[in-house]
Amino acid sequence: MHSPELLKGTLQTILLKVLKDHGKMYGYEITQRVKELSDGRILLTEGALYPSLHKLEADGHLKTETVMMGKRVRKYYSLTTEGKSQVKERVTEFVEFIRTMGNVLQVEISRQ
Amino acid sequence: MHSPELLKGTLQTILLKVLKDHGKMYGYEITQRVKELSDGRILLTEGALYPSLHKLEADGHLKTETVMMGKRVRKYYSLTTEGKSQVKERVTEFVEFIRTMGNVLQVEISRQ
DNA sequence: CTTATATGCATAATTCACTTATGTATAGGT
DNA sequence: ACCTATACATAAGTGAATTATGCATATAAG
Repeated sequence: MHSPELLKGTLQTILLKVLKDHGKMYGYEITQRVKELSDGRILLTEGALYPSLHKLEADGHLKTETVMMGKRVRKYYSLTTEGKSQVKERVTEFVEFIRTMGNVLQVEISRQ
Repeated sequence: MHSPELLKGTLQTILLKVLKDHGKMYGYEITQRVKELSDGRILLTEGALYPSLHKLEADGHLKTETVMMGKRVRKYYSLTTEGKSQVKERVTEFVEFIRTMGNVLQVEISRQ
């Protein structure tokens, strides 16, 4: 598990990008997908996830669709047009930040 | 300038690594060095810097030496033995975090 | 049959690293 | 005189997270 400190500020970027890559998803499904993609290193907690999804929706980046699965409620989230352009911005910003950090910390960063 | 959100959680790592690479330094000098290394993209504010240095000192990672430069006070910071091992841990942790984020965001990260 | 685990959403209280603002003081340029 | 740079420090406020709690269905285990 990664130090939660480092994760701060990256949650919205993760949510937007995962929704871009995997389309319509519901909250719990996102936590499982992120867990999988991160090899169990990033475990999203509900207390962080749901308020963050709500905020992205309130900001117009996401839209929702509530579906009844038998007696269970599922709330699907997907990107709005505005949200799609946000994904690019956020990911670009993150990559640039990492490059800067690479220079400051004098470390080589590459995929394993 | 990078979004300050992303910087959260990386400040102590930056301070420790810069002190490792450049030896004994004082607060203001660190801000200038980081500004330089980041091409002006990371501007440490005093309100973040000093409390963070104090905390690293309280935690035993840094030791200090106060020097009078004429009538001006300068407080030099350097790594303790314990601090040196911390640097490695923190930098390794950061690099691993970046790798994980690369997988989750599906982006290629490399030095430009 | 009741207990634990997984699925699924949500919000309130709290924490904590930061930002913003302020304070003190010396030095040098215009 | 005034502005900028140098140099430290702390207090108030913000905001995104953690932690804790609540509600509810489904399923497997013992």
